[in-house]
Amino acid sequence: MVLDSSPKLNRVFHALAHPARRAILRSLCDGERNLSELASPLKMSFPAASKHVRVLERAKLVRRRVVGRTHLCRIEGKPLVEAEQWLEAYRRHWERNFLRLDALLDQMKAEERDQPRGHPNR
Amino acid sequence: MVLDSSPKLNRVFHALAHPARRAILRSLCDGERNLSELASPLKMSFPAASKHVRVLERAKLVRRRVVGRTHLCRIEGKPLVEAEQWLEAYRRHWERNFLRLDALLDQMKAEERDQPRGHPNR
DNA sequence: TGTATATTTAACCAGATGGTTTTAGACAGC
DNA sequence: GCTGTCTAAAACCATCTGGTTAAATATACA
Repeated sequence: MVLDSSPKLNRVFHALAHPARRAILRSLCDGERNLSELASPLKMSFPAASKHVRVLERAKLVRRRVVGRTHLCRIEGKPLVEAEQWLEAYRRHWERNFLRLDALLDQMKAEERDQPRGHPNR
Repeated sequence: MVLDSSPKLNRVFHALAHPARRAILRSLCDGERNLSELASPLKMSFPAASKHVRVLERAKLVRRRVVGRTHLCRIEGKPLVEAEQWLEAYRRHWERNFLRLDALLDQMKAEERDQPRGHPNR
């Protein structure tokens, strides 16, 4: 199981937790965009949008390339894939243990049926 | 593409962004736990841990069942699966468009080779 | 050189977050 | 009924978040 206290995961999930940042990623799915292009559909001031891009950069979800006076951003897939894999591993672990729990419950019920009064704790 | 402004996603990703909350989910992977059991390994006060559980509840990642004076929590898989599917859809969209972009670049290079000076804008 | 454009930085603000300690409430068991 | 245990609620605090406006910086262009 992946280390839970990973600052990388903190930053990635935090970055994904804001709709404006997800919208920015959505734009970047269609290719490189500069900050103005990213900010214009966002119903907030330019500096606010710029801050959101920074959050995405800190999470390594976006990489910036300065060309003259424009800052071109592109999506960086790796952390997205890592987050997905973390979630998948998590779900698998959880499902596996819930299957085990179901099996245990079945077994306990069977034992209860065969030899009653054997009171199980937990 | 899933609606980006979904408050559900906001809550789920925000819940996943804190290591203590991921640790709580990790504990719950092994089955039901009460609040004391969840709080004890967390190196913080009980009320702090209790607040984290509430955040997980608001994100529907955890469901609580009150039995006498103990509150039993269990993991709720659906939002986790939904977040995973959102990430997967996202990645697919992004990969698909980057493939398109690659193809477009190849095409542009070919045209540039065949009829030079046809300067394409974006 | 002067002007317009793209972006950052600074200063500020309200509200959320994450933690604490203390107090209170509900229930189990003697 | 008393006592101990599990949990919630309140009050408080520092810091972070997400937004604003205004000023500064850097670059393109005429």
